[in-house]
Amino acid sequence: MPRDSGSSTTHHDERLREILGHSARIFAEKGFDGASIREISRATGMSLAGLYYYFRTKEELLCLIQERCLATLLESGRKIAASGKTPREKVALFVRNHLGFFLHNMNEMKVMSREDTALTADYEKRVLDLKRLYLKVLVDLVEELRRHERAGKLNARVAALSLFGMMNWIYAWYRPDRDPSLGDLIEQMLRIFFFGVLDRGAEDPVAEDGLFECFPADRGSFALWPGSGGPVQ
Amino acid sequence: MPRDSGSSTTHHDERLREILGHSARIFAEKGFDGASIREISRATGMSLAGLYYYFRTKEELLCLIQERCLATLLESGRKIAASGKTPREKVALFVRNHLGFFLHNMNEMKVMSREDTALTADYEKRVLDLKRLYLKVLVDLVEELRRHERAGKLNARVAALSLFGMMNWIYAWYRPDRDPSLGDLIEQMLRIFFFGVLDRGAEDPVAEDGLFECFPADRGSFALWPGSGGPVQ
DNA sequence: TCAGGAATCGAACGGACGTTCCCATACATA
DNA sequence: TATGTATGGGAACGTCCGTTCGATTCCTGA
Repeated sequence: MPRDSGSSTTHHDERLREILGHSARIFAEKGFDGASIREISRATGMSLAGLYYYFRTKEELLCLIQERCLATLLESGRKIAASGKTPREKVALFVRNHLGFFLHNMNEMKVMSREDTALTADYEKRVLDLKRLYLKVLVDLVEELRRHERAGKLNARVAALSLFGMMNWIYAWYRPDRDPSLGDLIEQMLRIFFFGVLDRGAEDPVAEDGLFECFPADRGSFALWPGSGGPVQ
Repeated sequence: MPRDSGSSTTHHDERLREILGHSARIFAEKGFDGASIREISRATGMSLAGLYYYFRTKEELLCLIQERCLATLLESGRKIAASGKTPREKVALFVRNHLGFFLHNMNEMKVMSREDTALTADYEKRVLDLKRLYLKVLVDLVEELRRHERAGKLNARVAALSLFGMMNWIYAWYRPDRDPSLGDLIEQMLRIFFFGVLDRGAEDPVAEDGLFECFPADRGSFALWPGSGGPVQ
């Protein structure tokens, strides 16, 4: 059979996606080191040896989860940066995209936020490079914003990383039943980042528009992401 | 010998503090599950069995590290809340205190930020209660700020947790050799939280004063903390 | 000087872990 | 129907882990 022929690759890819989804959930619950392959085996209904047909080591499994998240985020972030909008709108879109993705892929993003030292050597480098590129997109956007709006002395790196801190910390506290809806949460964080908590509402909030639709009524896919809200593609 | 008599207790406490310091560093490097008691044994120069004279289980060791941090932070946070200052000043002091403590006890605070699910049962409850109390101090301060400054519609819980996110994320990126000094970093985060990145410098920054001195020239103790900048007391 | 608790140690136990070996099946193609 | 590749499993290997046991040394108070 020709390598990479249609149906076989599809089956393989789909199975791998299942495995990555279960793994992300278990890594999120117990941490990378605390989770065991045997647990993933139980969750997926596959044998230990069967799992190892889809990845070489536990570390590669973690790397795959992180890489797929970051690739998706990087691609959508770059699309936003390349759009013809104002800097303020672009930063707002970046935040909406990152947070929307985060909250729809909480397990994977929790793993990404927490397990930042679990990878070594080549795996570490691959993920780190993607992280650096993704960070650079936001830093450049903030720098652009600073020039465009003549905002005061502002270290774009510190501002961007503070914003990432706000957003990536969410996994540690967000509970849908007691906290504001996903959309409200995003807009509140945007407001804090742009105007601070002492804002008295003098400025207009940053308008949302339809181009990068955030949360369609059917709670389906986010316009910038492939797939349909399941585990990361 | 009478229990708890002076020199013996001192020796015991000091030894425990050493162990906690090494443990925090190793937990911060490898994560709680990734670190082994044998590694702590190597770092401290003590035998495995010798270590277990100072704690009952590895989990208790983690609990001790976290409890001591939180107890110190909670106490200083409450002192700030009870001071007669304006809400804005109190929030600024809280941030300076938290960040200053964080950056002077990076290992312990990294462990606290990351290992939020490693504890179970009683240990979990003890730490969680302290965390809730500490969070409540900041939420109340933000709520007070909102009333006092008539800031717009603001969810104090979301604002407080966004602020914690900014601050607690630092361990993931701060490198003293490339990033702003500790003092500058704190003031930038304060500015973002109060006025946002679009601030054009119209408002005065929140004045620092000497009562809760942050970073004395000798880099010695932080006024609100006991001890002298070593591992958490 | 000596009793007795405080502090520490070497060695081991039982278990869980990541990974691998070798074999069985499914299935598309010739 | 034959056959090779993709896909999966049972059982084990060697290692490292947290923890404990029994014994020893240290040190202080009487």
